[in-house]
Amino acid sequence: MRYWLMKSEPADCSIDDLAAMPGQTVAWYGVRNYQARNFMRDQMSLGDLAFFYHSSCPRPGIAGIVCIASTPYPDATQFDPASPYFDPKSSQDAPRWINVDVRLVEKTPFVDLATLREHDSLANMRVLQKASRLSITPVDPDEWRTITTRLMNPKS
DNA sequence: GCCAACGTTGGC
DNA sequence: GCCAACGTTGGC
Repeated sequence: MRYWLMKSEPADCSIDDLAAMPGQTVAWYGVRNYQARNFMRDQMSLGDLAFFYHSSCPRPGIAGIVCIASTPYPDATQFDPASPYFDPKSSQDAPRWINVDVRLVEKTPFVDLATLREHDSLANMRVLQKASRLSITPVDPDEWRTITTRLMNPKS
């Protein structure tokens, strides 16, 4: 059981968009980075939990918690010439890109980037590093605990 | 819109 | 296999 942080542009798919999906589940398509792909392919397990992070938007931050709801399978968009994620070098026989399904667990109190930065114990988080572009990153269990118990608790 | 970081591409 | 050029990400 591992913890993750997964970035999504809310203009593309926000936490509310996810909540409105059938089964509150969505395929995490469009990953075109080998490191992020390998996390999905090699290290994610069914039931792993992930922070759903809004990136490239006026207020970046963690908007909710999702769980990994499928094993990896080929990303359909790589075969679709009409998709921005089309990859002409990929083939049905040897798909280059895969995705997992992700299901909403809960929409949480929003934890913005500035708040994450205020906590020394989170300083090593990948998403806080300068120009961190990786769209899927592992989250340390201690970091997970700090965020869920201290930053998402409305009473704290 | 700027710009730093960094992954990818392609010529050699 | 090196490395310069290029493209993309993403916070500000």
